[in-house]
Amino acid sequence: MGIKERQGRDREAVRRAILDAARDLFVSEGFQNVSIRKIADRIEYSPAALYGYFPSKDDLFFALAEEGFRLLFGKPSSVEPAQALPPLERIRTIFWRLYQFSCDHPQYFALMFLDRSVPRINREYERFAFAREMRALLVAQVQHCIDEGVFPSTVPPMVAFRVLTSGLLGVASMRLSDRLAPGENAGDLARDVLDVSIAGLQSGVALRSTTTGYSVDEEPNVQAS
Amino acid sequence: MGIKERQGRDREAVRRAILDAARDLFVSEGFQNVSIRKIADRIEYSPAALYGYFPSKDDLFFALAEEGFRLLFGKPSSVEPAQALPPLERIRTIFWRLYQFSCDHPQYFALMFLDRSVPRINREYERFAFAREMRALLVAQVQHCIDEGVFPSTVPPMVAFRVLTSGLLGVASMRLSDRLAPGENAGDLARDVLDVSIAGLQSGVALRSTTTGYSVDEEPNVQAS
DNA sequence: TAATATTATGAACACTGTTCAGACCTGGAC
DNA sequence: GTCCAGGTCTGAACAGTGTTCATAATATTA
Repeated sequence: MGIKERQGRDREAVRRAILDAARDLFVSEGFQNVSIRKIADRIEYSPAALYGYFPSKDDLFFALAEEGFRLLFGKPSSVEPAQALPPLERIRTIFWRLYQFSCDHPQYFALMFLDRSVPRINREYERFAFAREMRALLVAQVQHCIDEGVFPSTVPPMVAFRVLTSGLLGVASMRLSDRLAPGENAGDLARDVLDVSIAGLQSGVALRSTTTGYSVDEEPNVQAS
Repeated sequence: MGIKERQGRDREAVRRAILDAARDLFVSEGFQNVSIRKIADRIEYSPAALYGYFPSKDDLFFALAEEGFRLLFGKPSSVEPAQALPPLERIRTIFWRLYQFSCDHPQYFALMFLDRSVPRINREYERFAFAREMRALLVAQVQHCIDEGVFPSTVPPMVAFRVLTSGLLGVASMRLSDRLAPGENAGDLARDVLDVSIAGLQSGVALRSTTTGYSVDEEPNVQAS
């Protein structure tokens, strides 16, 4: 009685084919230039067929964003290899990977962190399992730095995470939207932003952000532990 | 023989009407939802008429971005009022205005600094007189901080400018794309990013960015003066 | 008044995301 | 084998998009 199973597999195969075609187009031509018709053409289905698998284009790209998070934090994880390093080098490496990711997979990066044109990603960002996991992972690394005395204990890990992320996000955004002058090296700038942020966090400057409301499921916030 | 002049004025008036209608729609409904037809409807012209004034939608939004820079740096300038403050407070205020602008005029901000979907803005960003002027203005303020000894003289002003901008751009981007968890205060975060960046720059951490290629017309770069 | 620029228009083209009635095929029941 | 139900796929259509172009209307010049 494996018929239902086979049907299920068939369905999943088509779903994957759609996602693969969408990814190819989206990586090579950019998010804006992927149309349902182009995807359908590529897998030799009619455009309407896709709506049997994804309720809308929005949901298709939501699924693609999930794939992006898998790419960044799946196995082989882009965090794991850093586990052997000392705490500070570890977070430097991990956050640097974030910038690298924006270079290696600009379309994915934009979809996951920058783009404002996929409503569902914005709306349900918090329900994004991978986004939450990623945050928990990085916040835990910052916490480790605090435990080891590399960062002052007055720094809420969530805030440090946000500060580090903001800077790199800004650099990546400028690079991807060509807002840097010719001759400016985005990579060098990213490193500087990272180093300056780390130095700033270590300096013990007073922070305004409270951690109230920051609920990172697996990583309950210990303010000024 | 003021006919040519009147014709020119008439033309300019229609051009303005188009830009005004575009701005209204774009501020209230967002960049993506402004169509040539909606603009044309609003000024009671046919859609095709707009092409006598702007070669393409791209150019229309390019003009709108220019308007955004005027809004941010025109008179009354968002920089001027800070001239009385001590150097550090001055740059804190000026850069804070940048974040404020992203709250007060999110659509303009996105168009000017974030969006990747108006090719001409990306392509010609360097030819953007206002973008260059803004950069020169802010870089000059950083230079002043260096001259006054608030920042180490090893900090190239252009790099400090980029570091400060990156962080705030990142926060604004996260806020505008709803990437912050409920309960996180973007304003507090922006202040923290600013303070951390400033503290980091003051700490004398080694920077990687060279200033080669940074040509800010009115503000020639003095590396490690 | 007649010729000439300038400007605005309607219609069309080639796209876009999405919906829906109908065709098609498969699986299970009799 | 026959019949029906379920799911899947399709073609056609709808309403929208940016853009182009021949044509019409208007205003300026001669």
